[in-house]
Amino acid sequence: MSVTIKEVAERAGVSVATASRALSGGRGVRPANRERVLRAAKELDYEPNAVAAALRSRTTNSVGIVVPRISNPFFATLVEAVEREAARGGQGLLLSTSQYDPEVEAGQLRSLLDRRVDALIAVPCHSERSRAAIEAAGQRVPTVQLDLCLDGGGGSWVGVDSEAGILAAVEHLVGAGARTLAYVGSEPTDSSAQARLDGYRGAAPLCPGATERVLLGDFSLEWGHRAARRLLENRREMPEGIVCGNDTIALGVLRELARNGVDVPRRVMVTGFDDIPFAELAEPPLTTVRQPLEQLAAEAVRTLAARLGGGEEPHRRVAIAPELVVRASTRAAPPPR
Amino acid sequence: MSVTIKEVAERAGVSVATASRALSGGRGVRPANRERVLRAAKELDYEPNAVAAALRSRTTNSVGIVVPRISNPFFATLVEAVEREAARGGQGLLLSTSQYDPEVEAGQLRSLLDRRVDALIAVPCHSERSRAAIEAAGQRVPTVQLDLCLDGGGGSWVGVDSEAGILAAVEHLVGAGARTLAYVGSEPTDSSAQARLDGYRGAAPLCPGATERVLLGDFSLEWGHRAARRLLENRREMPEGIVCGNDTIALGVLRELARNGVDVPRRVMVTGFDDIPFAELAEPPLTTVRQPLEQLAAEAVRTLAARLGGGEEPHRRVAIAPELVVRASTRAAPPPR
DNA sequence: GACATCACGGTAATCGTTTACATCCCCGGC
DNA sequence: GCCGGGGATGTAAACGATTACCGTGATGTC
Repeated sequence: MSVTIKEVAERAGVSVATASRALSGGRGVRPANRERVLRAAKELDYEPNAVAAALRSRTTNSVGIVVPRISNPFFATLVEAVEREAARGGQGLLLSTSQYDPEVEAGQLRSLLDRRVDALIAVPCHSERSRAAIEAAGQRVPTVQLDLCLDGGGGSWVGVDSEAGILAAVEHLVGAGARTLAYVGSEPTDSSAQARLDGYRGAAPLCPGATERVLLGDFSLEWGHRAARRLLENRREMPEGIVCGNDTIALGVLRELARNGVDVPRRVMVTGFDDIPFAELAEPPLTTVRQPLEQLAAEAVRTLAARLGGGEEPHRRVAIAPELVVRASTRAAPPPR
Repeated sequence: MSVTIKEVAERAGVSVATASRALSGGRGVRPANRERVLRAAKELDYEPNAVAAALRSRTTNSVGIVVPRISNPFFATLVEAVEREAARGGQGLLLSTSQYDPEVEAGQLRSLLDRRVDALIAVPCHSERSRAAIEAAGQRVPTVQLDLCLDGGGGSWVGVDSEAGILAAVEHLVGAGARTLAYVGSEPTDSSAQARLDGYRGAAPLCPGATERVLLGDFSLEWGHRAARRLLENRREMPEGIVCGNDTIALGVLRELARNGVDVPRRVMVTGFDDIPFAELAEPPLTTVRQPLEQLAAEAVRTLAARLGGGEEPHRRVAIAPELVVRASTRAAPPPR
């Protein structure tokens, strides 16, 4: 069927061992022979069989990744960054989605392990029920949790420093003149929601009374609508700044405020979190905390590389500081008096 | 290291051949033996080595996919659908991105072939310069072009019936009372842009003068802005319906119209194409032609399955009719006189 | 009762590489 | 002139499954 290394070796007049050595790295082969092997390979249009190589060398040069879903632009961008990073290192990427179901997730992890991926990247879809499968996987290959992490945190993790991000948003709002704040976020069902909420509470000292108005629902547009309506009930006491747990919520809030004729940013300022593509396209464009996705991906791959190469690397937990992107939904300067 | 089929066979008291047969399908094995093998496998927590199986059986149970990028929500959803469909059939998905570079694309295809994927799905990033690599791949494994296709069209293809989609939009606009139309789309640099433009021209008979205003740029928000400004130059002659080549353009158009105080849908109706997530969130929500992504993915996988199983299947070209989703950016009924 | 048939199970070849180990050769040091 | 060392090669044994092929015993048919 397809041409094998044996035929290349024959044509080059060397043994398969030499051919193999010449083709992979070329160390320990006399230049003349290496030359002949490479030429023969080219002439025969030799395509190495990665499966056979993987079997013998116990290395597939591929990493597996499992995310809740890809249609979520946040994960999509993350996967893309990981793919690029992996491709740069000659690694293939086996992609699976858990669809937010820990059972499915476990099955996918298992399947990836059967396929003998060299390493795993996982965004745990549940902070507790994902534990067993992910820890089991971690026993067999280097595994890093990305973005989300397991409760109580075992294993390596690469994510964003949510507290710092929320703190930056709060500082910005206060600096821009907001005297009262509210937080609209998600119930802390996963580690990110938890960290963002913690971040808000931690920033409370900057603004007296900030923790009094904390509305928790889920990360959806509808929840943004509902929460905004709640805040609108008492127009006079409406806060001057609303910190949202993510951009989707913020967009819902923005829209509900617009419907009720509330001037953003003059009457109320709004911030989001993530910087999804449409944050920029909202009316007004949304000030938000940008997830450093490229850096997350790069760091995740780097962490794996470290654990692959150097034997018993300790578990790493890396939190990357995000960046505040200021747009028209907040003011840069204090309001004129 | 990890437990092999040999140990399973030993524990079950049979030969590896029998163990293998029992584990995969179980045909030609006496129930009693099969039972014992399965039990032994479970007890030892046996994980089959998919790499070894792949080498011998010349089947990796995996398909490769290469798309221009995943951060584009359209491709993301497509990939997700393909992944689900593949997982359903026990197939793994090897993901690559071409980043719109035919060279990179060729490299990725080659790498996937080295990894011996059973089949390939590709969204050609260029209608001509992708040809060589994709056709070469098609020689080695079943390959289907998804969404976009090569110029002149060789090989299998699964995509959407763009002409029918645009036609539906035009019919809808005319039915809702638009007497003058314009088209804002992309230069036909790829097969979709071409087909959508063709669709618009083909629908022209429904609305006299429709083909006089055809503005071509690229599939971007900015182009939507610019095109809208062009149409606004002569306010009186502004068309009553604007058919856009995709949703991104349409969102740009909508925004520019809003800035200029043009009432949508009363003065102008606007349609998009794709139904990206934000079409629904636009102000007003965008009437658009929804890509049947699930169906596309399912059909693509089905096409591959057909070509995998049944020897010399002929090339298929499948165009799936999309569905018009009517929202507030158009009116359902003719305007009151 | 002899013989063809059939279901089942074992032996061993095979998939296409990598790599451990042996060999050979060349060179320098003594 | 001999020996030790090291670099380049070749030989052949892995890697862990699947599967071609053959033997065996049971069954059915005449």
